[in-house]
Amino acid sequence: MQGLRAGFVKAGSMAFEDNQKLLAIFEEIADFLELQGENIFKVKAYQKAARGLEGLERSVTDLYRSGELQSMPGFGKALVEKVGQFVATGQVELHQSLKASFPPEILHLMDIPGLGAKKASVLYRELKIGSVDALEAALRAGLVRDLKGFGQRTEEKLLDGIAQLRQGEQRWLLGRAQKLADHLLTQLRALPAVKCAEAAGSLRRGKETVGDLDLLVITADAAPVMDAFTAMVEPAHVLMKGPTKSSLRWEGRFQVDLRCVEESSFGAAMQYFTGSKDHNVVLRGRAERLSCKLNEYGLFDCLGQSLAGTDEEGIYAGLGLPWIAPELRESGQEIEWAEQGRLPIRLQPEHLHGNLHTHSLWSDGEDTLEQLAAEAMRRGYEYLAVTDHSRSMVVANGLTIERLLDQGRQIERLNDTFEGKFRLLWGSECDILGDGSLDFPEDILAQLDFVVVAVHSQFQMPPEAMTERICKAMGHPHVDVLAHPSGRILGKRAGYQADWEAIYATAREHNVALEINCSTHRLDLSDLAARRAHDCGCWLSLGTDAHSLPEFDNLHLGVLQARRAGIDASRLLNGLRWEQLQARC
DNA sequence: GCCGTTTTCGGCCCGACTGTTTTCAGTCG
Repeated sequence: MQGLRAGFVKAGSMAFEDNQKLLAIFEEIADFLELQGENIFKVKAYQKAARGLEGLERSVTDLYRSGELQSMPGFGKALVEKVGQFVATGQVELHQSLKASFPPEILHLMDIPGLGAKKASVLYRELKIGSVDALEAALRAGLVRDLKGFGQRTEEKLLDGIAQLRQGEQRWLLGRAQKLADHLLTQLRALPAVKCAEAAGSLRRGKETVGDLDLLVITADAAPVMDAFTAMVEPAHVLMKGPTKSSLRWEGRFQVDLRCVEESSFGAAMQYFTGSKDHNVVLRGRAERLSCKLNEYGLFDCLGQSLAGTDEEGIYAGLGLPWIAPELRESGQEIEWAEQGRLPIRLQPEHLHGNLHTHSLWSDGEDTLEQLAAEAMRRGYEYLAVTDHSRSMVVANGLTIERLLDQGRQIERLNDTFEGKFRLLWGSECDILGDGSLDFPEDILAQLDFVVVAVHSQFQMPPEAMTERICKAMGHPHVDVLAHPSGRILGKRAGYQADWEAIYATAREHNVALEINCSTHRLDLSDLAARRAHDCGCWLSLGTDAHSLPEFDNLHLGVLQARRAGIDASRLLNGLRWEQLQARC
């Protein structure tokens, strides 16, 4: 196979595993220290270091050995030394000794909503409670309510919290959370007292999964808004209700927070509650250096005079920055980009001229070719690739060669009726077989307008074999896109193990675009991976993977993902006009 | 434990809400 050099498979996936292991260790150290009543800023130092490891593309081991770790924010002498212990032994001494001095399950106590380190510490000290089960037993035996600082309401809340925990605390997929947000905002906007209602938080930042909803409302009369909001669920699911802030649990599980603010501070509140935490920390530090104060009510000078607050643009302008799109507000690095005038152009749906991954009735989709074309034209697209499954995907009614050729003839006839105003691309989502060969022979693939290749089987291969398999497939001359590259299913299946640096390099070498699959269950590549692929010189492609017409809407999830990765239309296949795409593929 | 245009010590975001208190501690975001 051309382009696959012997021995080039590095331990790319191992880097991720190492970082994740150390991240978990630092998080546990933070929890143990907090439980011990340590200085909270020491605790935060470990939490910050863990967050730093989260988004790291390179192995912490490499960074330590090359001496680059010392220059990473949050890694001072003591933490670098602990990383050194981890690199040498796979463990951290402090972590081992802390673990040895507490019951093994004690940290789970702090997973219970409403139970923090202080109360957990009291429970352990006074009643020797070291697990969720032990706490439940003590609560039911009435032993907890007599402790100082605890009472009957706390007892009820903790029992409720344990039930929540057992039910399985989960994050919602972005697509699902957006639908709930739309529903709630529509109801809130219909209230006479509400002037404006918007969602903030990780939903607004376009994160692939959302832990809770943060809704903001402008009103001069919050009481009826809070009444209406808390009446949306049963009383038992109202977590709190105050004059400006209320929380409830939707479907008994998903937390929704509502805050009422005045118009003069709406921009500040949107900025504050959109986050991320790291982004806001950097902004507040910046405000401080300018002798200002930034909070959810506005930007204030040293005399407490308001400088901005009505809109977000004013807040950023007051800090000497251009407005930063919510999708970029994650690491703090985006602030450097803003300072240097290097913010990426924010991708807009209208920058896209087509949909490059769809399914029709010919395989497992729900719509005819005519319906797909009509929907694409209605949305103003210039082209649409029909990429039905190949013959190995028997469960998805994959096309045989004969049926594929029949489909091609029908597409040709349809294209004649569009008089050049629109183009259906005859494509395939062709399976990458176990040995890296493709599911259709070369002479068939050569006839197609657009070839998407994907792994749908044997996910558990060793990383080296999987890397070789995917790289070999991309080396085939007619391949245009690698679909859902990592194979992950959010909340259900991790992606397969492979050397991603090698895959990006091969994609670039063979001019194969990597997909950002827009399915709410996939969003694959992830934002970080898409950014890395982009930085490696790869092209990307947004594919809805739509199996029905409403799923065309998922393109906007891909737009958010691309924005988070800082990718604009200039490196997206869908950003090309039809003539440009035709010339490239 | 980190960090520095207030720089090697002394800060480190802070406001809203709840529950247990009787003025405040804990939790959360």
